Amino acid sequence: MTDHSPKPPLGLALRQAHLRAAQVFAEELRPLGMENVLAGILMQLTLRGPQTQRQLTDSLSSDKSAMVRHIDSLERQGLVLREPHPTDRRAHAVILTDAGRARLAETQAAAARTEQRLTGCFTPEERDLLHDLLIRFTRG
Amino acid sequence: MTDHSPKPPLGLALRQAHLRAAQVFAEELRPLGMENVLAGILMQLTLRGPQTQRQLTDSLSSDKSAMVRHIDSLERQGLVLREPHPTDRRAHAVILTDAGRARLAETQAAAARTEQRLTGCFTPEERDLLHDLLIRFTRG
DNA sequence: TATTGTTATACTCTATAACTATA
DNA sequence: TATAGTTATAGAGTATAACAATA
Repeated sequence: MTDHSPKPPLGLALRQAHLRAAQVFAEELRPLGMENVLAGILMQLTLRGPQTQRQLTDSLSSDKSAMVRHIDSLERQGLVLREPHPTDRRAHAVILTDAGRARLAETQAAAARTEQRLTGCFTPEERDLLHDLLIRFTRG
Repeated sequence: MTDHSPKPPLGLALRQAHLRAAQVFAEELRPLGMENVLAGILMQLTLRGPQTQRQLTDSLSSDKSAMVRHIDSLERQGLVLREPHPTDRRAHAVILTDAGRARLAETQAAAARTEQRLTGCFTPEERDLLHDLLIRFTRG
């Protein structure tokens, strides 16, 4: 006999988990005067080195018009620079400044505290399992 | 020795998984002329029976001003009704109409197709495991 | 022709605050 | 005093389209 019991909607669980993660991260960033999206951009720049706005848009699942404003904001704060791209004159290479690297260190500490608060009730294995399931889920 | 390898940010994985789930659900709902949030409200009303707007706001992690507009929209479509609450004259009991129940059947079919598309690469055990981890994650 | 970055527009969501009628 | 629903507003995100420079 087939299972006809109503399964809880996975989408709602994902929405609520993501909301909670974003809330906790925002709390940890608030003392730094930092925002979630901008922190995400700084972390991507460190993980992957200088990126075009297009690459940032893709890796963060953001939007190219939004990215213009985000990079504007980071540039006004002196955390990144738009440099000419070495091979593509249409594109900008977004790079971290020294101030950006300093801010990033604090940001990474905030991210670490966030992960600890969020997965404090998990074993390391469970934490990795959740991550792997999410990756497979996203790839489809 | 401690593991100092840079762990991928769980928040980003959650964001992308949620975005994908919402996209697939929106695709399945589009032929019905239905939207994700409104579908979520109909499903909550079936799962839990008549609800106040406050209860819907809480269970869907939404916002009370947004909920006013959502219920307005569902009411204009004839899918729900605001009835007087039996014991609290401040509150509305939001109930499904017959048209709402009909629409809900299609919506649930769309939700089932969504889950299948999203977790098609998972065993049922993995699917339940992901859900349980997300619930524990959200509760903290 | 297609793409990168930019700008602009419209629409939605969020956050906030007031307001009413109740509790 | 506090809460449920409503309304209004400002800020941010999203979606769309256009445009210039370049590929």
